[in-house]
Amino acid sequence: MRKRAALRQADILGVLEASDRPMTAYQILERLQVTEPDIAPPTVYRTLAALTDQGRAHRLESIKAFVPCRCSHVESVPVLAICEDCGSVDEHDGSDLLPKLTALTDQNAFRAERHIVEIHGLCGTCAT
Amino acid sequence: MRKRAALRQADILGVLEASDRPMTAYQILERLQVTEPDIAPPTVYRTLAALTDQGRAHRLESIKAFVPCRCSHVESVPVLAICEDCGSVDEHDGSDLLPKLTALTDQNAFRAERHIVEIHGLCGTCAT
DNA sequence: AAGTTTTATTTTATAAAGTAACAAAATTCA
DNA sequence: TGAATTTTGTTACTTTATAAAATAAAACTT
Repeated sequence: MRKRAALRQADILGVLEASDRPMTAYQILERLQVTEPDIAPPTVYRTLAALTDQGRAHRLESIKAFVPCRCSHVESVPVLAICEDCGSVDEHDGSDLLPKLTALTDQNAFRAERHIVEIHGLCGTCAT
Repeated sequence: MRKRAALRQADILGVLEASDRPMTAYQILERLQVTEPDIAPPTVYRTLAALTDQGRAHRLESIKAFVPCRCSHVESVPVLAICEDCGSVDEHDGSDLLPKLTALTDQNAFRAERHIVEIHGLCGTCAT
């Protein structure tokens, strides 16, 4: 990996970790531009792609935003619980969903490569 | 429900059903504009929102596209298996994932309202 | 180490996806 | 019918994401 790539990744992961809410690519961009005004969207997207590929961050597909991975980075099935009220996200390891997920697609000989599991609802605090 | 809304919904569902691939909102729009040139994005998005609310269509969050529901329309957990090679999508009823999904978020008193489960991989035909 | 090739990164520009806000039309119901 | 309500259409725009060309960095070669 190139040095600069690694630095950018650490940078962006730091931004994500410093936030208690998921951030969109453009929110991250804005944040980075405070210190480096010349950064453009492709830089952010490329770096986020690297981070998600490595499992160091997750993209919340249903809300187009990103969170740092707070689990082991090697979960086979990350489960992201999104609060629709306050916007907070909790991450869980859904590895033991795998047998049932596999059973569902097995008859079709589907070969799974990546699982996306997101739950929308209300977090403990907001539900009460 | 208003008559025109019902017609539009049937219209768009028909377009989706006639396709063997998921369609983006703008692909649907283009298709509709063949016969009704004045239709604009909000019409399509509004109608798609109604259809997905009713469970008559699903939005594939990870690829920003839509498919008609080919299950019962009342599945608690639709599971969509997306082939990364040919783009085909198979729908399964993942209702029996529910206990384990619930167990994951229970300790946090999270109240789930909607589950999103998508699997990326290779379909039987493309995997061989 | 200098020059050459390869690969990665930045820049520019634009494409694609989605929505806010208001205007017009249809529907409801007194 | 006609005033109130809701739905639909229109315009314009915002947000999200990426293609492609230009530039810079790293790696290789001798």
